[in-house]
Amino acid sequence: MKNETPDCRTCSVRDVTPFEHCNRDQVLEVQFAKSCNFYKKGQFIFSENSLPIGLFCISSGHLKLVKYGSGGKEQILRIAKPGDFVGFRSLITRRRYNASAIAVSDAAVCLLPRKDFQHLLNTNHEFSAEIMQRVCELAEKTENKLTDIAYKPARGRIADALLLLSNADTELCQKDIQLSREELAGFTGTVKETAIRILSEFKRNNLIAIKKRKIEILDIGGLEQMSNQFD
Amino acid sequence: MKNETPDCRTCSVRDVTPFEHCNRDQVLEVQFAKSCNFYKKGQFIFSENSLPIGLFCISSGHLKLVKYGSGGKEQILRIAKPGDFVGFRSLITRRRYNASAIAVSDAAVCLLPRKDFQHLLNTNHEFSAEIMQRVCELAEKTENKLTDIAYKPARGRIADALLLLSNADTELCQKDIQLSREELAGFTGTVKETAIRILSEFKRNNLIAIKKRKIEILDIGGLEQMSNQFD
DNA sequence: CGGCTGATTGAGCTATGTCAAGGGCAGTGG
DNA sequence: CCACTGCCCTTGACATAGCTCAATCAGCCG
Repeated sequence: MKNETPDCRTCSVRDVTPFEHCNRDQVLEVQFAKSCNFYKKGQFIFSENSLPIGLFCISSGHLKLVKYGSGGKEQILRIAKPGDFVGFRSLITRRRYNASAIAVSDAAVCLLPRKDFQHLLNTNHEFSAEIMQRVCELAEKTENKLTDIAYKPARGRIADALLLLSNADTELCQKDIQLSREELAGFTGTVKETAIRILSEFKRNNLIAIKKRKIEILDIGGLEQMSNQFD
Repeated sequence: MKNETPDCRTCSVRDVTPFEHCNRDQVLEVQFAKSCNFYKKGQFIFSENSLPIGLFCISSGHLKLVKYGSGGKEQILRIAKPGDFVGFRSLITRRRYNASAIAVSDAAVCLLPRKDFQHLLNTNHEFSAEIMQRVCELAEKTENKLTDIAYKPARGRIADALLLLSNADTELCQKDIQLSREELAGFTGTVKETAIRILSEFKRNNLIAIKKRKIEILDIGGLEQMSNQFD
């Protein structure tokens, strides 16, 4: 990956962000208002309970959005991919960050300061409608995940996670987001050991293969069955 | 409760809804576009997977928003109170309802048709900003609840629920929303029997009293301690 | 080679779910 | 007014998924 600071005017992810609704002048404004940072795997982009400073737009790499639950266990709320916006919701609620954002791979992330974001929100209706739409979609996903964690057994949740993480975002992602076993556990609301045991079981049943810690999906249908056998 | 159809112009909950940002003419438009229905406890306002038809504004009573998880268990995502809007998010995402809304007490609910809602959203910036704010706040709450369900033990979640349901909305709610034990379980992501056992335990420890199935909180501090002892 | 980090496996425990049997209260109908 | 019925609530006994703790293993890097 080249460490070139992205330019909004030519940025390849712009088309999949709400910025697609910006006209030439607005893109220019964003380009000059924003700054860009490069994060190594594991670095924090922002932390739960600190004050929001602006909108983060992921140019490359992936972030995990996490909260820490009982016993300091890390709950991964979602994985954000290139083109996703993070950290702006707290600007709208005018509260501190509700979660932390951490790079799960090396990532380039641009920061549009609060005022510029809010200006756009107030003046560009298409943009704000797009933001609204995304917030709503995300809220639905979170509700679905909540219900799964509440009542679906871990086996099904792990199967879901594997399917989601592998095929989800074929457009911009390199296919496999490399999460550690512990992260996979945090993503599915369980603990490392349980996640590992279930993976081993999937391997025994030829649903997946594991090469050098990396998980490869062999039987999508089988995993889907795993996911649904508890409905 | 009188079964009088509410009039937006004089409706007592208007001030706590996003309609507060509507001018006199807009309120009038809403008043003439809307219809009102009265629901008995247990009746559906709308159902998961059906097509959204408009914005529901709760005039009186409470609704539960539920999804059905593995084994048909009912997960209560949240309780909506007078002044809350429900069912509009699916208009924005242009999908089917992600959850069902059911009256937990007798309720009066007004329906503003899709087009009128969208017109307001497009033309009244303050209104749409208020909607955005609420969606974002709700999303945060859902994320918090997700993390709790994932890693906080049932005891803590029940304590949280009791605190939330009792004091939450002192403004407009009569203090106690009467949920059945099964509903309390659905709200906290557990099953009826577990909820009951934990309640009995709380009673033994004088954290709560139970009179005729109704739960009365005796020791707020004690419950808060229950909630936090697992961090 | 030694030390490190993450993955894996085992053994045991516990919280929580399941199944089954009362118990109490409210409403209904005689 | 009382018996009947049905709906919750409650409790007990039991099963088990998933958590904890601890030991070992497999790459990887200096």
